[in-house]
Amino acid sequence: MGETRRKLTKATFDNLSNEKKLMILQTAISEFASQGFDHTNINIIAEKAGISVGSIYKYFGSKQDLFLVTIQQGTEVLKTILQTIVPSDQSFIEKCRDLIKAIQKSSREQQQLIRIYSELTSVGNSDLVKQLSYEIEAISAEMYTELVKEGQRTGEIMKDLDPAMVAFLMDNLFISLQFSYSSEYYLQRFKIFLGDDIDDRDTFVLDQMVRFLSSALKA
Amino acid sequence: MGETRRKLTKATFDNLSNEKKLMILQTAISEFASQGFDHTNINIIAEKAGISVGSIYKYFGSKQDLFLVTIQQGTEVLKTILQTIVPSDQSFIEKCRDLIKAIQKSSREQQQLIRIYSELTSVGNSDLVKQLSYEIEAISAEMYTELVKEGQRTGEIMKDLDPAMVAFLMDNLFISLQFSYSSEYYLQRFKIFLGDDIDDRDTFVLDQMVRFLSSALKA
Amino acid sequence: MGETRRKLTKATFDNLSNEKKLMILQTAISEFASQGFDHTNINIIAEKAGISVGSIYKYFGSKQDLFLVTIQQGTEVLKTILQTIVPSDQSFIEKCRDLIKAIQKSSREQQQLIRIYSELTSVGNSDLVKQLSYEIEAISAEMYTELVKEGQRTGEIMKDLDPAMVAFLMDNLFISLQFSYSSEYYLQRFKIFLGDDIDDRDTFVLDQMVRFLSSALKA
Amino acid sequence: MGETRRKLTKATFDNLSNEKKLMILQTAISEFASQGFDHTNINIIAEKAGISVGSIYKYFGSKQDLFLVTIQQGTEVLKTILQTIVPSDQSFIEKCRDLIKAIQKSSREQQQLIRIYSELTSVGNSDLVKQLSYEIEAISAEMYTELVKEGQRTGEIMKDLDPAMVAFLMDNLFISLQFSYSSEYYLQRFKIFLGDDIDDRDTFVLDQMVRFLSSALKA
DNA sequence: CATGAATGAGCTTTCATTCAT
DNA sequence: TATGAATGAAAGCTCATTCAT
Repeated sequence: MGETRRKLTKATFDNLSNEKKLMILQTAISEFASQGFDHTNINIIAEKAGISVGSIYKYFGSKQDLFLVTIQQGTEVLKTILQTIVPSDQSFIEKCRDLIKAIQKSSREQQQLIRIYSELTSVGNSDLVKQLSYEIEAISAEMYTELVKEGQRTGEIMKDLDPAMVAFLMDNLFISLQFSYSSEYYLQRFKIFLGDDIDDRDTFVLDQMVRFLSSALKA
Repeated sequence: MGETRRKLTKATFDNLSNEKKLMILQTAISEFASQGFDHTNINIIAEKAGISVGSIYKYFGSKQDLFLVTIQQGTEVLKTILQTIVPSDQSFIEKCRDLIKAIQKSSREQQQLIRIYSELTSVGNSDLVKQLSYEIEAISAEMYTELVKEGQRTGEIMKDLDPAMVAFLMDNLFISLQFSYSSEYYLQRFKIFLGDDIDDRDTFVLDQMVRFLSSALKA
Repeated sequence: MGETRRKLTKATFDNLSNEKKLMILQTAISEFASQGFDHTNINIIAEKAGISVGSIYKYFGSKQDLFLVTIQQGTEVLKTILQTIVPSDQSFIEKCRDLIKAIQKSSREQQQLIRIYSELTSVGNSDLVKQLSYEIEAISAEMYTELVKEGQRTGEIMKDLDPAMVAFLMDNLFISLQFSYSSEYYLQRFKIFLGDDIDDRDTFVLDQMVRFLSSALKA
Repeated sequence: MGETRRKLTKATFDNLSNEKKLMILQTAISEFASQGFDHTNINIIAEKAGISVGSIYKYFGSKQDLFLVTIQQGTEVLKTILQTIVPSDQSFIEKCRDLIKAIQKSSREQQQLIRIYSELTSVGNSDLVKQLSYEIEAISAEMYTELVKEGQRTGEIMKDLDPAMVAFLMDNLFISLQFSYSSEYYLQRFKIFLGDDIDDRDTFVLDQMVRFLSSALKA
């Protein structure tokens, strides 16, 4: 809240054409997502992005900084989704349905961004990482909690459940789902529980989750 | 059932005194958990465990093998917990309560094992990793699904929910909780949702989760 | 003819100053020749050549690649000698005399290159090694065979000897001589047969070999 | 001659049963021949020979000593062949024919021993190696030189050729042939000169070599 | 500003040899 | 005498980062 944070990109990067900025970030995302943080090679990112290593270090302070910038991209996507769905004037349970649908869609489309997100832990425990993760999680925390409170006001959700706790459990379910759609490991796990044909069972998963949530929370 | 798997430890390791075996595994677990797979240095494990590098390679085929052995340790712990709680003759919701309690307890005690577990994804996609992860997940998948089916038979759980799907959602909640108690990152996230004083709020978390589950599933 | 082969040097090496290129190759040749392939240490080559290990790997793909480049150097020397002598318009036997002289001279001057050549066999049986050795031997095979055929046309050489076989036997004699001048082991063997004072008996060796060949082949 | 030499085998080895001795030497020969000196692993020799590493070091002073013993084995084989053929009462050229035949036969049968022989150079330049190589070469040097002298006495060989030099050239041809039949590299070279179907052209090679030699030396 | 060559610390794995049992 | 577990030095190769051009 109000803390300032070392800028992750240098001025030189901000001045770049959007096209170039995008090219660099896309390449970085793709590499970090497919190789993981440790196995990603800055020299290769430079090469694939069509710029020099020297330039990378003119634009970003370090490999870690570049990585953190790609994470920020992910946050933007997430924020956009939430801001579209949450403030609408549907019922709580309708919003849940839309959120799950959005996760199913975006997880597949933005697989790489989500994979990167799960790389966050391997980057070590710098304050910067903490700060960044704070921002990422704070968005969902706030919005979901607000959503639940509203649901309690409108009588859709039991009043004896703690709104923050419900928000937390909801987010746990959503994040797990997200991973299941984008990480190799979690996909495998998904299949172990539910069988090999999940790809064409989006509707089944959606319905079951909505039913589960609706039953769990209904006043 | 009958799947064979390359042995991860060589005979020379099996012949070691339990004391020595434990020393080596503890050291390895501790290093892998704190540094992650890539940043763990075999030479340092050897040094800290008081043996030579050469010996490590007499005991385990490779760094990855040693890592996988530490994972197996984690599986054993998990299996033990599940096998204690699931077959008991309590009600479904009582079993859930016990499971959550066990997670709260073991997550704190075995923090490192759980951190290692979340390293599994970064080790790449060797068939071995897949095989191993299969075994890890298959235990929970089977037991939870069975638990739900039984709950449906006894009338504790709604019959129109898919047992496998419920098991999956339960496991998602449990795993997320586990991470929250053992990973720096997830602990931070936990606090963002619920505030800084969770450590002394185990009972609150337990109650809320049980209430959430019980409400979600009640027939 | 049109066979392509993986380039052994990277562009970064080709761009180096001749002075630097030479320095690196000389160092490598010297190390490989004196230590053999397996006992040659890339770190030491780098140090002696006054560059970093990293650079070696920017210039050459691997230790083996660097080794093969040094072999190619040897081939060039050989090719140059053959191309100077074989196409001349002397008699067959005069050419033999010149070849032997050239071997006596170059073997002493290029001792290291020849020692490296005899290391070829120990590098294992990669296709690359096979390909490279093919090129090395093919030069002599072709030129000598052609030389013999010409000698048969001009009536200098018996027509009932197979030209390829004669070329092979000649090359055997030449190679053996070459080794005798450059390898410690073969020098010792030379002395066992002919006594310790060979160094000042070049003319004797030359005369005897020419006489042997001329008698063996004369029509 | 009369120099004593550090014994390569310890008394403990000499006391072993012939069966066991043979087993160990065969294994060592096979490994050294297929892997080369540097890539041969003493621990693997022990394992394949069915004894312990500790024992190997009770029998032989070092890896190098064991290697040198295997070389001695090769010398024995060679000595036996020479002693069968040279003292016979055939003509010089008949003996040459028999020698070449013997090389063709033994090279194929004793491939491994001959491959080991060409590993001698990589073992470094200890006095021991020199001494050993001396013994190996001295046998051929003496016998061939004597053979030539006798040929000159009987009038089969030109008197103006130096007997030691002729012996040397003959040995060069024989050794080259030997390599061609047993080393991958030299076999390839052989084929480059003479085409792919050498295996069934033993008679051709034999005839051509005899003709070459007989013509080269005839009085 | 951009470039990309240069750096060198760092890490996994091997294997000849020893020595306690 | 036989064993085989233990040792630890040694080496090929990678890659984040720098800096001269």
